[in-house]
Amino acid sequence: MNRVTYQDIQRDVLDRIKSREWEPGDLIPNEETLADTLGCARATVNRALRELAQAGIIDRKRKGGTRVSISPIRKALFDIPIIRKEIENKGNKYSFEILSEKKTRLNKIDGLSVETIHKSNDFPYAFEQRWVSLKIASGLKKLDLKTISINEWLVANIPISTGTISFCAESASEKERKLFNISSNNALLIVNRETFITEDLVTKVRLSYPPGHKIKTIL
Amino acid sequence: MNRVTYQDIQRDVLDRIKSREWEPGDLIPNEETLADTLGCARATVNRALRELAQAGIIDRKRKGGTRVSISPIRKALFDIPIIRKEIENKGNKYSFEILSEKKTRLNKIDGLSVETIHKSNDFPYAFEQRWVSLKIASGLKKLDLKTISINEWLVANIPISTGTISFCAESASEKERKLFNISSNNALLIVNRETFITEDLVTKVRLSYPPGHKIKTIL
DNA sequence: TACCGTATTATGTATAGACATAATAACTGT
DNA sequence: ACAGTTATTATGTCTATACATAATACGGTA
Repeated sequence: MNRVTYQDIQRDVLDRIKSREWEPGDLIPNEETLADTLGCARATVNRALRELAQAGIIDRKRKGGTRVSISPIRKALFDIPIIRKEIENKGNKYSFEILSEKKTRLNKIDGLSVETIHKSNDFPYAFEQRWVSLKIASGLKKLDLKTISINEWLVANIPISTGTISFCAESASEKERKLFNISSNNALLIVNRETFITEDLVTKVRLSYPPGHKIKTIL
Repeated sequence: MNRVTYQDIQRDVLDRIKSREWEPGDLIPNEETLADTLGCARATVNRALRELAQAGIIDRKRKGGTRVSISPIRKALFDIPIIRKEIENKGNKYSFEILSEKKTRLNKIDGLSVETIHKSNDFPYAFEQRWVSLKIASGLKKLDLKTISINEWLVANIPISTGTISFCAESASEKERKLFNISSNNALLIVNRETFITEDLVTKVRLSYPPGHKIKTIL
C-alpha cells in the first residue's frame, strides 16, 4: 500500500498526454477529481501540476482549469558554467591569458575593458571581451587577475545578479582569425551577456567561440 | 497583520545574499529556524528554498543543510517557439514555402526530407532542413503541408517528446547565400534539434538564420 | 439588449502535523 | 584504532484543512 507521490502523478499525466487520451487543448480533470481518482491529497496533485505548468506542458488558469498546452513553448534550459569548468569537465587543462586591459567608459560609467583568451590544453578555446564597472572592479586587485579569470572572480564575489544573454553568429575579425588560426570557415558563435545588480550594469561580455563550437542541451 | 508568503521569503533570502550577509559557501539557517524567525510554517520556507535551489541560487543537502551556491551555474531558459509565432510576435506577416521534398533514409529508418524557407513580411527569415520519420509523416497529408508548416503540425499532434538542441555558427553554403541574399558577412546561426518519442527519433531539424539574427533570454 | 453586482468555481497558497530519507555524528565492542 | 551499529539532524514529502484570488457564469435591473 504505497503512497502516491507527486512524481507518480506527473508520470500518469504525461502518459495520458502521450497516449493522446488527453489531446493538446483538452481540459483535464480538476485537482480535486484527480486527487480522488488517484487516491491522494489535492496538495500533492497541485504540486505535480504546478511543475508541469512551469515546464510548459500544461496551461493553468484559475477557474478556467487545466488544459494540455496547444503549442508547448519548448523551453530549453542551458547551463552556462564558467569557462574553466566548461573546459575541465571535458578533462582538459584550463589556462588563460590577458591580452589587453585599459580604462574605458560605457554609458558614462567608468570601467575597465579587458580582453582575455581562454585556453583548453593550451589551445585557444574562447575569446572574451569584457567591460567591468570600476565600482566593482575596484575590489579586483591586480594580484587576483593573474590567478583567476575576471568572470570567475565575479561569480564568486557577486552572488546574485540578473541579466540578459543572447546567441548570434558573426564573421571573425582579423584579430579573431589570428587568435583562432582560422583560414576559410570564419563563422564564430557569439555569446553576449550583460549582468546587472539592481539596475546597475556590472559587467558586459562578448564571448566568441571558434567554428565548430556547440552549445548543447537536453529538452 | 499580513501573512508571510513564499515570495516574501525568497526576497528576504536573496536580499541577504546580495548584501553579503550570507556569502557564497555559507550555511544558512535551517528551515525550522527560518520559519520561526520569519513567523511562518516550515512548509512555506521549504517551498521558497526549494525553488531557489531549482534556480541554482542555493544548494541543499539532507542533513547537510542549505548553503549559498559557490559557483552558481547560471541557467539560461530559452523559449523555443514555433517560427510562425516568433515572427507574428514581432508584428510581421508569416508565410513559408516548401523548396524540396523527397524520401530518404536516416539511420536505416524511412523518412521524408523537406526543405522549407520561412518568411517574415515575405522576406527570408529562416531556412529549415528537416527529416521526419515516415511512421509519423504518414499522418501528415499532402493537403496539410500547403497550409501549415511541418513543425507546427508536429507540435500540435505530437504533444510530448524529449530531445536535444544545440546552437552553433556555420558559414553559409552557396544555397543559403542565395536564399538570404548574402554577399560579404556569411556567418549563420544554426540551431540543430532532434526530437524523440520514447527512444525513437521522430524528427531532426537544422535551422539556419541569416547574419544578425539573435536568440535572446533573460537570466 | 446592455450593464453591473454577485455567486460559483478551480487554482493558488499557508498551516500544522506526521513520517521518510540521506548524510553525518556518536557510540559500541573488539 | 577500527569497523559496524545506532542516533541525530535537516531536508523531502504527504495530508487535511482553511482561506485567498482570478475568471467566469448568472442574475437582476434599467
